[in-house]
Parts: sequence; C-alpha cells; structure tokens
Amino acid sequence: MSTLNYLSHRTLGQSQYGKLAMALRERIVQGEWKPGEPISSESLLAQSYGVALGTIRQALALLVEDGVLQRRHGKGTFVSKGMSGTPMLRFFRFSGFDESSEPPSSHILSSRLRSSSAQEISAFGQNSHNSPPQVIQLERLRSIGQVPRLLETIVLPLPLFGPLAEMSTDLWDDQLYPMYQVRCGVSIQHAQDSLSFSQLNGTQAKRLHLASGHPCVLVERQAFDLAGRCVELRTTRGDAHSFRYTAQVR
Amino acid sequence: MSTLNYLSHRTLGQSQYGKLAMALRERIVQGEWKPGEPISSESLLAQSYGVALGTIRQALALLVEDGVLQRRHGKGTFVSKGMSGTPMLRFFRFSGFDESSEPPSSHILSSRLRSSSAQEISAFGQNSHNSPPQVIQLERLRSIGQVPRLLETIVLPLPLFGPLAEMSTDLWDDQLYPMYQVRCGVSIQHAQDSLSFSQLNGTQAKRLHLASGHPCVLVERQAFDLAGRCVELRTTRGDAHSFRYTAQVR
DNA sequence: GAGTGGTCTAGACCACGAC
DNA sequence: TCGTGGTCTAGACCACTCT
Repeated sequence: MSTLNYLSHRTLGQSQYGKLAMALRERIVQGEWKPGEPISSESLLAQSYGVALGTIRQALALLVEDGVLQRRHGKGTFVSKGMSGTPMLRFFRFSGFDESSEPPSSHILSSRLRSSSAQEISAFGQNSHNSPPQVIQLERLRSIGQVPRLLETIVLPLPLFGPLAEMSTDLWDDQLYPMYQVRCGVSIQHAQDSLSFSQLNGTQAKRLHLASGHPCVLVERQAFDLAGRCVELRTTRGDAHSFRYTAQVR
Repeated sequence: MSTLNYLSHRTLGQSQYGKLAMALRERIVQGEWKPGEPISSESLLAQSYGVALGTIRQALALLVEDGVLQRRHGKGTFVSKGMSGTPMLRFFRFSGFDESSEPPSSHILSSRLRSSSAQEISAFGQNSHNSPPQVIQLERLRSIGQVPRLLETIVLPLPLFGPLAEMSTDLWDDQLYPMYQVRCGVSIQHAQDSLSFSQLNGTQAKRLHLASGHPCVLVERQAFDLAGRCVELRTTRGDAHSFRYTAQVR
C-alpha cells in the first residue's frame, strides 16, 4: 500500500537517506523553506551533507511520497502547498456540479468559542496545564448553485487559530485551507476521513432543505499540518442519495 | 496518491527502465513466472538485458508500485499472488467481527448461465463475432457467526471461467479469488470499488433478515487480472448502519 | 548558457535468509 | 558460506526551464 510513511513516526533512523529525510523534514517544519518555495538543489544538499547525489535523491523521494515535497523537472524541488480545492466533494455527486463548473459557495452559520472536550484535547495535543484549552466551533453550509448541499461542524484549536477568532465570519473565505495558511500560517498537508451512514435530525434537515430523518452520509475528518499535528476536526453531512465514492483496492 | 500507473496503458516508452518494466510485465503476464514464484535476480536481469543494476532496480520499483511484484530482502523478487483475504469487509464494521476473529462463511444461493449484457461485453472486452458471449451469474450470501451480512451478485465471463460453470456450487470455496487462481488460472491483482447508497428491495431484505426498504450501501466492483483485463463484476449490498470506511486524503 | 531534476553507469559494501 | 535485495558512491550525459 502506498499508504503512508509518516517519517517522523517511524523507525527510519536506520539508513542514511532515512535520517536525511527526517532532517530535511525538520527544516521544512521549522519554516526554513515555506510552502510553495523551492528548497536547495540536489547538488547543493549533497555537497552540504557530504553524501552522494543518489543518497539525497532517495531522501527526497521519501518526502515526495509523503506529499511534503513536489519535484518539477528543470525548476527545482518545492515544499508542497498542501491540500486545496474542495476535497470534501469527492465523496458526493451533486446534479449540476462537475469539476469544471463553478466552485461551491460557503456560508458560516455560527461561530463560538468554548472549552475543549476531552476528545479534542487528545486529538489536538493541547496542554491543559494552565488554563482550560479553548476551541473555535463553526457551523458552515456549502451550496452549489444556490442549493444547500453540505452541512459542516468545524472545530479549531486555540491559540493556533487565534487570528480567526477575532474576525467577522463575513470575512471568511469560501476555501478554508488556503485561509488557514494565510491567516495562521497553518498548512494542511493531509487528512483522514471516516465515512459512515446516519440520518438528519430536524435542525440539520432544515438547513439542507430535506426532511427530518432523511438518510445522510457522515464524514468525520481529522486534518493534519506539515508537522503531522492534528489541527482541525470536521464533521460533514450530505444527502446519502448523492453519495458516490470510488476506491482502488489492491 | 500513489495512484496508479498502469504501465501498459501509459507512455512509458520513454525511458529505458520504463521499457524494461513493460517487457518484464509482459513476461509475467505470459506466465513465464507464475504468482508466488521468484523472478530472476537483479544481477541476472541486468546482465541479460545489458543494463546497469540501478536501471533494473528502477524498472522493478515500477512493478512493485503497481502491485505486480513483491521484494523480499535476502530471498528474491516475487510475482504477487494478488488480492486475497476478505477485502469487501473493509467497508463494513459488523459487531462480533474483527481482523482476528474467524473469517466469514459464504453460501451460493443460485448460479446460472446467461448471455452478456452490452455493458458486460464492454467491461470484459468479450468478442461477440461468433456466438453471443455468455457469463456465469451468481448470488452469494456472506455470513458472520450465522448472521447474514452481505448479499452479492457476481458476474464472470466465459469461456475464461468455464471450469467453474461445470462445478457444483456446493464445492465452491468461501474465498473466491484464490479459487479463481487454482481453477481457472486467473489472478486478481486489483479492483475498483464504487460505493453508493441504496435501499433493499423485498427479496434482498429477506436474505439479509432486514426490512424491505432498509438503507444499504451498494458496492459495485470491477476486478482485474494480471494483464489488466476486467474479469469480474460484483455488486455487494450491506446494512448501511454497519458501513464504516476510512480514507486518507492528500 | 546556466541551473535544475531525470536517467544511467559500474562499481563497492551491508543486511538478510537459507543451507 | 553464498545468493539475494538494500544502501551508497562518484561520476556521466540528457531533458526541461528560465534568462
């Protein structure tokens, strides 16, 4: 499975290129090279670390596989800008929407601050030594061509997302992940989505213009930044009849 | 995502290692090395093709990424045995079942021969020059601890699966893919599953001991052999409330 | 033309597995 | 001990991108 190597979490202290990959990853996480920027060239890196070109290339290959780096022939090796677009829609097929059509619009229904639940403290790795850790909780509705399609609950840890707590929700962008990057310096690198089946309660149904009890698909997402920290919890609900997902099995 | 390179379908005539990978893949498809067997060693291959070791290694890496080969340090490089186990269950979480418990049992409810639909002819690439191409269609129920859980419709093309057409369904194994290999020489290498939401009709509901109209998840699978041919179409239905699937997003 | 990553070579030595 | 794949070296030349 090309499933993932999270280098920092694995026993890659074995080989030289594994150690190099960890070292380079650390330099990226520390912000020495920012998302979208090129890192040093292979030859420079090889020289500065005192190893052969092929060894550096193996290290870079690991980071490319992890999605941290992207290589462009003739240009350089770049730090990935992270997830963008509207990846949540990959789970649904709504009539009147395809890849080429206008992107969905989004509307923040509510926003508030509250104390973290135990589960959130655990997921976010918040330290509760001093004061009880806080989170921002949002309700968000995403529409395609004026029709409400997805209802989301989003939880963001403080103080990391402090800049957003003070912003009027009218000013929030339609796309959250690029906004996280710009406002908070948080680059979402990957996510884990857990899908299950449920039914809409009365409030949820009203938001989506469906009947109470209508079948829905529930997507529970954990999103992670460059350093591998979980920095967003999100639950998304959409009409089960619009659900369509394709998976490659091997 | 490490999404897939199907070498034979891509423009890999460019590099030497791409061509080598195609050549090796062809030798495997032709049966020179069978699933589970080791291929020649790297050094032998490099020698016989007159290239450097590193070049052969790049070619092998492509085939490993495609799931055709598996490398074992100190032992050799082996032709993959293909998919096995019970991959369909990865979409469901049934109470009383986990990875370590007993595998599900299966029961063939019916089996018949019929002419291919236009869609099946297209999927299987059957040639209808001479006689109308035939398929085997099965209904199959999979149970966990005496409780029926999954209802499947399976379509297999003739003449490829001819040996199965003449077997009593009592003799069919619980695991189909290993049986395809043994009886028909067909090695299932990968599959594409398309998931959607539906509701059980009366007949289906009765089989699964659920109410008519009960929500279900529908899995439509196309399974492919070593040569990349589609050789099985399968639709699986299971209780939507037991549906649970986790996907990595990048 | 200069700089980047991509391909390829011809070696060396290491780590694992089987005998 | 031997054969396997895994790591690493120190080069060469090619292909792409920008100026």
